[in-house]
Formats: sequence, C-alpha cells, structure tokens
Amino acid sequence: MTVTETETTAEGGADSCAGPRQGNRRPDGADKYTISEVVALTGLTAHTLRWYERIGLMPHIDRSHTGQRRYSNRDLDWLDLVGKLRLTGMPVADMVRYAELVRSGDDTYTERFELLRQTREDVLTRIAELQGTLAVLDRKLGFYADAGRALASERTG
Amino acid sequence: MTVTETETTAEGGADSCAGPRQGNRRPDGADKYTISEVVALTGLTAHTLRWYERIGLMPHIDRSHTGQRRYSNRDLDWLDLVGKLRLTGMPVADMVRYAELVRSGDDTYTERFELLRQTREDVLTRIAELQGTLAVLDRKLGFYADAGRALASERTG
DNA sequence: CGCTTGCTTGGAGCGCACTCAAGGGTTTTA
DNA sequence: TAAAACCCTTGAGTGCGCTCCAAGCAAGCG
Repeated sequence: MTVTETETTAEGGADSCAGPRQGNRRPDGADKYTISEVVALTGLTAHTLRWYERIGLMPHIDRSHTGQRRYSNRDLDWLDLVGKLRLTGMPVADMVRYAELVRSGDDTYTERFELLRQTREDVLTRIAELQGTLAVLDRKLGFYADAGRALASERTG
Repeated sequence: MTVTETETTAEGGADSCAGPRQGNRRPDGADKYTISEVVALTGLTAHTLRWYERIGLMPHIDRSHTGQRRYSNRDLDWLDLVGKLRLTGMPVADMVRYAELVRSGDDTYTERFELLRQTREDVLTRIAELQGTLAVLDRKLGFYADAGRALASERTG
C-alpha cells in the first residue's frame, strides 16, 4: 500500500492568504524547487500545479534525473502572474491562450498586449461593480444599524 | 408538439450589461410582471428565476389563476439585491441563508447584519486584490508598449 | 530487507451555478 | 378549430476549475 498524497496547508498553518512569497526564494543559479516547495511558496496544491502543466498553462518544467519536477525562479514568476490573472477572474482558457502566445515568440506582442489591455478593462469594470455593491451594502448596513438602535431605545425608553 | 422555451436576449438586442432597469417598472398597485417581463428587466433567464425559487432564494411568488408566476416590485427589488450580492462573489448558498433569515423575521437582525458586514469586508479585500493586479497589468502593459516602440524605431532608424 | 516519504501518471469525480429536455397546460391570434 | 406563443414541472446535463484515486517508482533510513 502506498501513502496517498498529503496536501498540507501552505506554510503549515492557518495562512489562507496566498500572496507572492518571494522572500524565501533561492538565488538565480541555485533555483531548483520541488513541487512541494512550490506548493509552500504559492499556496496552490500539487494537483493544481500538475494540472496547470497538463493543460498548457505552464512552460515545460525541468525534470530531475528521476523525472521529478524542478521549478525555477522563472517558473515561480510565471505562477505569480497566473495568480494575478486568476484574481481578475480571467478564465483559465484565456490564460492558456496567453501562455501559448508567450511560447510562440516575439511576433505575438500586439496580440498579448491586446489581451492584457482587455483584461485591464475588465478589472476596471469589475472594480466599479464592486464599488456599486459596496454602496448598496453600506446602505443596508446603515438600515440594520438604525434598526438595532431603535430596538435598543425601545427597551430603554 | 410543444414549442420549447425560447430564451431571447434581454431587451431584444446585444445588451449584455444587465443593470437594474427600474425605469420601466409599473407603479406599486399595478405591479404584476410575467416571468418573461422579469427576464427583460433583470437579464436573468426564466430558467434561473425558477431555479432561484426552487432553492429558496426567492420568497413565495404570487401566481395567476392558471398557476403562472406574477412578480411584484418587491420581488424585483429582491432580485436587484441578489444581483448585487452575486457580483460580490457571495456563494448562492449564503444568499439562500440570508433569504431564510429575512423570512424568519425580526429577531434575525444581528445575524443578517453580521452576514452583510462580512460580505462588505470581502468586497473591500477583493477591490484591494484587483487594484494589486491592476498594478501588475499596468507594469506589463508598459513593457509591451516599450517593446512596440522599440520595434517601431528599429524600422524607422 | 522492509518501511516511509515524496513523487509520477492517466483518468475519474466533485461542487457550483446554472441550463436544458421532455411532456404538458393555457391563452391568444388567424 | 387549429396553430402559435406563452407558461408550468421534474429531473437530468453542462462547463469550469479543480480535486482525488489507484497504481507504481525512487530515495533514505533502521
């Protein structure tokens, strides 16, 4: 029987805020990370990292002599970008498209530019939407606060 | 044979921006809308409206003598709120929870308040995240713009 | 040597939020 | 009266983004 893969929480704690942890990276000549190290650094699961590779969202990752993945600082940079794009709500398929453009070289600059520009637009729209909802929430919260005060004064008065 | 349900685009055009269209509402005594009118007003599909009802996200909707739904202005207000909450990324299950609280009356104020307050927090976090990604996008877009200029001057110089 | 730990693969499964199908009823128009 | 245009219900299907499983290989340790 084999031990099934254990997916421990990133950084061994209740840290759910998965930001770019560039602090504990190795210098650029010695940048070889196992998949579990990348799990710790990015907050993604090993499953997700392998899946990203399968669907073409990652460049070809270096392998050790036994076939294990060895990620580089460059790969971590890419994963940081992917994380950012994911936060924008960009579909994974679009990210794959962007990755393909990057792989196919320098004559895809304009298309990449356009993709990022469009994403930027979407983000601005999204922020505006969220600020709209914030206004509604604040209005409702004000109402509940008032109701709470009314209830309180009902008891005291 | 029966005609299968046709889901025409809201407002009969390419309008994908589904905002609150409070303009074409009827006054509060004559507020009886068929499901297709609500489709036009909200941008949701009839399927989704019925599904919202099934899962308990809607209050009991009035029916005509033949069993067809007749939405009121109040229902439209609720749908507007649901739309806002959906934009925040709140899971449907949480919205259902909120709907249950509203239905179960006045002694759930504090819990509702807490739910909305938490949502507000989440929205603020989300906006901050998006502004972070915006910074990254702008940096990358600057890079691509520079690359474009370099390519152009390569040709002209 | 056996045991544990960590990694590999392909493919199946899951949760969410819809989305659609099948089969039928009612109302309006021709 | 017939066809078209609405609407109804239950239950199954879809697409996305993971998430997990089963089986197995390689390295380190007592």
